[in-house]
Amino acid sequence: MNKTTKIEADDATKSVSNTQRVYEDLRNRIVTGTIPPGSKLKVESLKATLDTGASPIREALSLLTSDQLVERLDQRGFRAAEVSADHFREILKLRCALEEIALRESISLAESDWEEELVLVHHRMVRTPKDDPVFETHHKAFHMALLSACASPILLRFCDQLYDLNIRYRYLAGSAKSYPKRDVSKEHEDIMAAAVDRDADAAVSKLLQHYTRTGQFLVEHFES
Amino acid sequence: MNKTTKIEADDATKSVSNTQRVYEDLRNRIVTGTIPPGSKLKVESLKATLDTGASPIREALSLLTSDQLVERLDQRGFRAAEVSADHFREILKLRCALEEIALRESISLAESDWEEELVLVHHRMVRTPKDDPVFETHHKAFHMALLSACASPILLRFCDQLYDLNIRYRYLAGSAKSYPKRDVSKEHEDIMAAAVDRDADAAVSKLLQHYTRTGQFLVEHFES
DNA sequence: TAGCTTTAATATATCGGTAATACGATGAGC
DNA sequence: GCTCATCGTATTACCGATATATTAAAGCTA
Repeated sequence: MNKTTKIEADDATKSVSNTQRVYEDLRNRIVTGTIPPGSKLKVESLKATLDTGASPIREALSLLTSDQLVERLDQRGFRAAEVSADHFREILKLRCALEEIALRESISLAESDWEEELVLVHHRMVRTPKDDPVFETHHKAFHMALLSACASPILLRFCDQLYDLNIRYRYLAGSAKSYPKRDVSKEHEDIMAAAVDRDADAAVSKLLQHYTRTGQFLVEHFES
Repeated sequence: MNKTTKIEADDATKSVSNTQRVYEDLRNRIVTGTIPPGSKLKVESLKATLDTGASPIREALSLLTSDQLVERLDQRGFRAAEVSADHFREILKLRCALEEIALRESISLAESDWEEELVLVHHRMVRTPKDDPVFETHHKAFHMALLSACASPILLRFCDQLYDLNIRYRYLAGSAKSYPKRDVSKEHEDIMAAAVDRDADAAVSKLLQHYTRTGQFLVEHFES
């Protein structure tokens, strides 16, 4: 039986494993809040929604478990991870600590191609309207590019994970929420400028401030 | 990383999910080097070895992927993660950085029950002969107990993961390797003493020295 | 003989079905 | 009226089988 008789628009998806597709899809839904925190993830229902068998779904859910986006309840299936103000504070704090390490190392090892890449992704981000869904993609790319010269893939993975955990709270707070009295673009520019100048102290300071400001805002929201 | 506080009752084996059992088993084999780095993990073969179906095995392998102990090759199955001197250095470095954060926070938040638990697990470790296989369990418990008062479960999880990645190299270097000119027990005692005294600086310094010494030894081994 | 194509063999990714287990509603017992 | 046991239903975890993809080997042109 042709599992994928449906010739997807462009068959780019075709070569990718089913598990991978489901993983990314679910991940996206959880991060953006389409699947709300705490909701049960029933394999049976997902089979219909995602149009695939139970195996890829279970596998994808296992992967998400390690990303802390899904919780596995022994013998009782899976559910989307819960959220709380405390949990958010933890993520924020840890993120600041790890990104400081990564950023310092990144700057100290930076070569010119890192710098060029950084400018490039920044440009892409600036060029994209904030309400465009791909803005988030570019935003993440920008923040990861800052760290990318850091020679520790494991650390980068941790940062990536924390980024997603963090951004989930942003989505949950509602994208409508804008940050008054702030010029986020300016903050990004300043961070980039300091990084390009190889001024680690300044870059770190600005980066952490950037996170803390956003964080402050979200903590208040989730406190209620 | 362990499914956190799994109450190891004797009859637990039966009630625990098959996936969990396979996960722990495989994890153990990879960490101890029974399954050598880079070796192919064929689902078909494992089915026989572990006496179970393909689903639990695939699921367990997915979980291990997130622990960085297994690599997934798109459409080409799984294999045990490769090792290298560089990789080890990365782990060591990151471990020092993260454990420093965790230990400082742990000490600053420590209550008397933390202290008691620490003394207890230390005692268990001391009491166990170094060549006893359970020594490693106690050794890990000791190191994790040091950090356990830290209020960040995510950070603890990272440390746990790094511990296992690190210890894998110890096993691979051969347990026969002993560290000349060192009194490891003394090192443990000193670390514990400093922690109990709530002397964070001393504890951190001794802990990192402890890791670096062992690390130095292993780097040399893997350099060749 | 080198290079390319086809074929065969091996292993992976996935599906459908089944037994076991947990949850919830119902009703007996106190 | 409330608690607890029981039964039916909803789900999960799992296995066997199938379809697909990758690799290796053999067969064919120039």
